[in-house]
Amino acid sequence: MGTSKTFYFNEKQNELAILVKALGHPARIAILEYLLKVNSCICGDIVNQLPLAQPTVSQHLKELKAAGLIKGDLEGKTTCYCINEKQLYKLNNYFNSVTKTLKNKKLICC
Amino acid sequence: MGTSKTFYFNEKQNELAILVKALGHPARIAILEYLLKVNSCICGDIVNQLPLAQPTVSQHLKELKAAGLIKGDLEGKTTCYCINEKQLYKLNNYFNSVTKTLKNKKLICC
DNA sequence: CTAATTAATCGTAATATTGCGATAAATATG
DNA sequence: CATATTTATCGCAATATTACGATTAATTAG
Repeated sequence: MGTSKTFYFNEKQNELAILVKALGHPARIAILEYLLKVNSCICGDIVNQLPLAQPTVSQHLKELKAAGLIKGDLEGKTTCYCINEKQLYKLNNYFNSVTKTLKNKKLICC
Repeated sequence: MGTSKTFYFNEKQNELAILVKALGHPARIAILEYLLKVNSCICGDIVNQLPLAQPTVSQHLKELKAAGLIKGDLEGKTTCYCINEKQLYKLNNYFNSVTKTLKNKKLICC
């Protein structure tokens, strides 16, 4: 196996899982935070910010892009990366609704 | 390989990645949502809510527990599960701060 | 005690992920 | 055009994940 049985879960759960999974690695969190720290797109210079080899960083960027968390466009010699705000708001909305539900329902046991 | 180079990233990034990764699977999101839907601990009855075999569900529960997202205590014949609110607030706080940063910084390009 | 119920663990197969060296592709510079 | 620069891709090895049948462990019911 090794393959998730996505067909058994609903669309929202699968979509969210893809989004969440894409951030489930310290390198990809570090990339997100770097893009967040700098006030613009980054054209090049991402590899040097991470303690990983260039092909590895490239792969992490690809995964973030596949999940829609970042955008990346070829810009001459370099590639221009930036955050895709929409997806991050989607994540934020989800956890907002989760915690809202938690606040409304006082747990009975535990 | 297959092992993340966690020692290269900071503590917060690693902790967050563990938390996020634990939710990066539709089955574990489904478990979270089920626990959220029911207004109490669930003693038993989680396996029947999921389209997966019992050992598989048990394994997912173990992972959620390891990440601290849920609590589980043996309660006689069954195991009693519930959400660990603290960790979900932690996740929520993170994405709140991310989107807050996004709002403050208007991206220049893209 | 015996049988039934429930959940955890073991073992294993299939697949995915992580990481990187080597290489390729694309553009910029001299 | 030749060379340098930058990023993507290929190919591979090591490890992790996912899933489940079989089994075990623990408790409950009869």
